[in-house]
Amino acid sequence: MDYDYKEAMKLSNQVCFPLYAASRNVIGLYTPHLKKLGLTYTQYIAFLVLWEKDGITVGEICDKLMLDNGTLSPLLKKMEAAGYITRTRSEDDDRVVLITLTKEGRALQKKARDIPEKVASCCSLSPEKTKMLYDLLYELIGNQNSSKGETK
Amino acid sequence: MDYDYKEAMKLSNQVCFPLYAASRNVIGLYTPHLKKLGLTYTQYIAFLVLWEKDGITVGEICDKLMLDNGTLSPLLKKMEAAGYITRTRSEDDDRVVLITLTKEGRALQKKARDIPEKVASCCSLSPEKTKMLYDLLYELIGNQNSSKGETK
DNA sequence: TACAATTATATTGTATACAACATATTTCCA
DNA sequence: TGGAAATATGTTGTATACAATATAATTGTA
Repeated sequence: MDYDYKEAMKLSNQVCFPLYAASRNVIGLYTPHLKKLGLTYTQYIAFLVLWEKDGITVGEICDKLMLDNGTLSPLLKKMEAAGYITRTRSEDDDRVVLITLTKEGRALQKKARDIPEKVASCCSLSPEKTKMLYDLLYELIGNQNSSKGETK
Repeated sequence: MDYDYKEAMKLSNQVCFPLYAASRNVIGLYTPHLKKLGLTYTQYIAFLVLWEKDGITVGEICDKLMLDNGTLSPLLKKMEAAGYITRTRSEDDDRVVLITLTKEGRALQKKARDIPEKVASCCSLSPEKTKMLYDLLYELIGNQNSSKGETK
C-alpha cells in the first residue's frame, strides 16, 4: 500500500487548514468586544502579558506571545503613543527596553475583564473538549519549538 | 464561588492564544518548503482548493478557505500575473469570475505533492491526537459559523 | 417593467506577521 | 584588553487579513 499523495494533499486532510481557520475565527469573536475599547487583538494579548507581569522587556513579551520582534516593536510604540505604556532603557543593559504600564494601561484591565467570559459563551465547545484542545495545542507548539532546537 | 475574572484573563487560560500560536507555528513549517516553489502559504491553500476542483468562482474559493474576498481578490490577481491561473467572467452571470488553472498551475501540483508528508514529520503529534485535534477544530469552526446565523 | 434589494467582485485603509538587514551594546576570550 | 561573536531592539520590504466602501450586474416585485 503506497503513500497516497493525492489524498494527503486534499485541503480537508491537512490540519493546518482548520487550525488556521479556527484561529482567525476565534480572533474574530474577540474583535467586536475589543473594538469597544479601541484595542486590536494583538494589542490585547500584549496587555494580557503586561497585566500579569509589568516592567518586563520587549524580548520577554516576544517570547511569551511567540511573536517576532518585528511585529511587537512597532506595536509597542503605538501603545506608548496611545499612553498605555512607557518604554525605558534598562539601567543595567542599555540594549534592553523595559515596558511599563501607565495608570491608563492598568485601568484598561477592568474594562476588559468580562471579555473572556463573553467570548467563551460564543464558542460552544464543552469545558472538557476545550481542555483537550488546549492540551493538544500546547503539545503541538512544544513539539515544534523543540524541533527547531531551541532548548535554551 | 464567584466567577474568577482575574484567573480567566490570564494568557495561559485563554484558548485563543495557543490556537493562534500553533497556527502561526504550523504555517511556519510549510513556509520553507513552499518558498522553494515560490509560493506563500495562502497561495498554497488556494492551490489546494483549485487542484481539487478547477474552474470555480472567486466566491467558492472564499467559502472553502473561509477567507475574505478582500484577501483573495488581490491574491488571485497575483496568481494570474504569475501565470498559474486565468480569470474569466462567467457567461451566465457577468458578476462572477471563474478561476481556471493553466498548464503551469496544474504542473505545480506534482512539485508540491510531498509537502504534506514533510510537514507531518516535523509536527510530532501522534495520528490519534492529530485526529482528535482535527475534530475539535472543525467543531469549533462549525459552532462559530452557526452562531453567526449562517445556515445557508 | 422601472427600480429597490441583493449579489459578486474589487478597492482602500489599517494592522499585523515575519524574514532580512541594521545598529548599538555587551560578553567572551585569545 | 582589543576585537569577534552574541544579544536586544529597530527598520524595511513583502504578503496577508478584514472592515468598509464602491461598482457593476442580476433578481424580485409592486
